[in-house]
Amino acid sequence: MAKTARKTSTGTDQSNGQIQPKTARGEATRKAILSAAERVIGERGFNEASIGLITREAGVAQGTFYIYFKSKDEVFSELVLEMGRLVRRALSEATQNIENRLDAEKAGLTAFLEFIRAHPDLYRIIQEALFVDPEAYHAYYHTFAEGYRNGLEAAVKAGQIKPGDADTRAWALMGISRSLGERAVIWGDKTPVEDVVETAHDLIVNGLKP
Amino acid sequence: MAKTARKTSTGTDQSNGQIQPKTARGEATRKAILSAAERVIGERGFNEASIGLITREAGVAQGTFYIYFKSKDEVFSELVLEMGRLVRRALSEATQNIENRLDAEKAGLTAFLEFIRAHPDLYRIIQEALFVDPEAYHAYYHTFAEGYRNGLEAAVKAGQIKPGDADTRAWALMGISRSLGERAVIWGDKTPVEDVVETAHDLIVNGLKP
Amino acid sequence: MAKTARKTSTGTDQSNGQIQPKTARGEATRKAILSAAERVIGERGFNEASIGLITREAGVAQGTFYIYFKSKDEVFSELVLEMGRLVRRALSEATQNIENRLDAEKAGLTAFLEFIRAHPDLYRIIQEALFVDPEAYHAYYHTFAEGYRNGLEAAVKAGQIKPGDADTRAWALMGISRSLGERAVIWGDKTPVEDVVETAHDLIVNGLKP
Amino acid sequence: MAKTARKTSTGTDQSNGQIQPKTARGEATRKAILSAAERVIGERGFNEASIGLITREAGVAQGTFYIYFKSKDEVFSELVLEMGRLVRRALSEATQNIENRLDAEKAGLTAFLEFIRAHPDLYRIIQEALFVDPEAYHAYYHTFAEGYRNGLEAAVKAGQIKPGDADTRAWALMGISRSLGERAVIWGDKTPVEDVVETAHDLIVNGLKP
DNA sequence: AATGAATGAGAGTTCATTCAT
DNA sequence: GATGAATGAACTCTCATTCAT
Repeated sequence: MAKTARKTSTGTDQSNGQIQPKTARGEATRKAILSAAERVIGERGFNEASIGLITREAGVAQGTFYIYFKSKDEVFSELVLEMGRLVRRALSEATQNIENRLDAEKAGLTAFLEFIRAHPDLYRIIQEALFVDPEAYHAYYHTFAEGYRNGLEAAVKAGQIKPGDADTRAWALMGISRSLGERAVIWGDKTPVEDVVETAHDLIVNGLKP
Repeated sequence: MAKTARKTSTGTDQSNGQIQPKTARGEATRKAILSAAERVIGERGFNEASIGLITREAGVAQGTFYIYFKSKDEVFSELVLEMGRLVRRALSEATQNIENRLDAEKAGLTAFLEFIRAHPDLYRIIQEALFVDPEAYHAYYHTFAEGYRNGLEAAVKAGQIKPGDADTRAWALMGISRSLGERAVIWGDKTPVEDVVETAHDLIVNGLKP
Repeated sequence: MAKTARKTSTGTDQSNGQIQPKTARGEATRKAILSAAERVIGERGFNEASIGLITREAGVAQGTFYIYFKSKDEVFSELVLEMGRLVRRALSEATQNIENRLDAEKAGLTAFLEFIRAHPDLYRIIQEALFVDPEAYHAYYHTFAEGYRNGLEAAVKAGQIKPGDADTRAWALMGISRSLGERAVIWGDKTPVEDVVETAHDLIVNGLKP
Repeated sequence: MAKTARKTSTGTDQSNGQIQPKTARGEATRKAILSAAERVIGERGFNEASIGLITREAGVAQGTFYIYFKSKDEVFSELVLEMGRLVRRALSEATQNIENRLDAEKAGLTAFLEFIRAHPDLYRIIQEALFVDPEAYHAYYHTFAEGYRNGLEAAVKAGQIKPGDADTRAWALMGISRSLGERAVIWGDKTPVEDVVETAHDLIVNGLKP
């Protein structure tokens, strides 16, 4: 499963190996399957989610699946990619125009937690990608880690935060986001995002010391 | 049309659900299978790890597996449980006799990262538990979250750290540990534990502010 | 650790629990499997009749079996049901329009023995149902016992036969039929049905007394 | 499975292929296993009755089974043989000294029904023998059919019953017994044996005609 | 005599994928 | 484009039987 391609438009780009519908009807069918896959795989996990279950959920016949996707693995990859695109968009929308890194950190955490709570299925899919499609998993986190690190390094240079290993900090901060996201999605925690962010941001900015 | 499966195994099914060997030889075989399962499942993931692969790795016949474990799911559960026991032991050994919470935090993080690097298979197994055995996954993290929260609350009372929502902090701190552990295990990061802890602990204690 | 098996089959699971083909081809395949199952199970018994043997006999792949039947048990049930339907039809066709009970008894016995000789496999399947699908076995005999008893009670009222416990008589008469049927099917007895019926009917009507 | 041997004494006869215990302890173990097998197989049927279940019921280890029986089939055969011996003994004890065939018929039916109600497991085992050990099944019924036929032929000669095909009558009468026995064992009918015999015997002697 | 661990063939069942219509 | 029947490899699990102790 080697997939780094990224769709930019609704796309007629065949080079990425995807099968593109040629009619509006086909387009709709493809979307129905993808969305059904997200729900079914998100809920039951990759292995319990059979093609039959997905197509039944999508309201099409089993064979139809293979008109739009080369394999079960492929839909999964595509979902991981989609998650990446969506999260990145949400984050960049939330943080653009914010100059200060620590403020951006707060806005980003808020946006991330809100996104995650709105898309629990996608969260689970990303987690499972570690086992189903490690490459996609790596690509997903690599992108974030990179962005984080660059942001932190710039902030140090700008004197917005104190100096320190950007890489380790990037992973630590990603860990905080993931963990708080998981608490909500997997554990059903209902604490308002605002309160969670309040506490977490205070930790990130000031630490625990009295 | 009743066809209720039943165990014929020679071992005894004890109240905890495990099948206990009655001889030293049996004990050894059981251990061999469990350890083979850890390696095989850790490397290939639950679904790619067939019973045949596990027993071949253990050097026994396929049927032997079912003398000691009721099902494939069961070995998995047991591995999750084992991981929990081992991590808890490592952490409590590392932090006992440390009065100050922030110092304990540092020692705990160090111990955790060292443990994780020494047992990459177990780390992956825990992560996969979310999909294979959600209950065990919950139990595992619940235990840690509880411990963390209690520790933090006590530390606040003792004036060792500033006040703040213990639950959210507990999840945030767990997230840091997990994420830094994953960076090493999944991503092959070789930064010395000492350095990682240095940076992370500074973040935890003082935050990022300049 | 939930792992609930689910059907992915293309067929539709209707309210009666059967999986219905949607095309003529599917219909034909289903029939081929059912008929192969009748032969194979009838000859070798339920346990020696593997799915592989049945599908080989039917000329389809093993997986095809599960498109039309949920399990091995299910085909068996269906065969028992079919046997019930066929026997009932044969009997009612043979006895309709016969007013007198004793005459109907004779016609029924004749029809039953002829049916059994023509369908030895189904006879064996019914017998084995006691062990494989007790419920179906009960249902099968219950239906006959009921019909018999009602017939006998009516005959007593009509003065066609002498009074006596209808239930016990029903079972006794069913026993005679079964036993004479078995003699032919299991024991290879070739006595002409006519002669057998002659003797048996004389016993039923007049008894053994000189 | 070719088994016609019959034990006459507690037996040291090795020629029949059975494994004979040499000590009192061994004798007891063997009996325990045989009796456990009767219960387990009688209740669950041959195929659901695993060796493990039988030895657990008998309170011995699995390997012990093969000290006394060559195979699972062998215990089964032995149970069928035992059933034959016991039924024959019960019948001959009940009918010896009875000169008149019709009276003997009544006494025999009574004895048979009482025996069957006392040994439901054995009844089921005989029925299952048709599928598990057809030879033993044949031997069992052949013996009875022979005896019956001879008895009936003699009775005809003696003028105790009217002339008629002895073979067909033998099977018809056996069918009545079996069926009434099954009504009690399989269907839980509680009608007193006396009443059942009353009705059945009247049918056998006088028939149904008014 | 008894134990119980070990074997391995074989069973039922599932499911991703292909293909004729 | 869509259908749904068909495939067959692969998997988990069971169990009669053997064997070392």
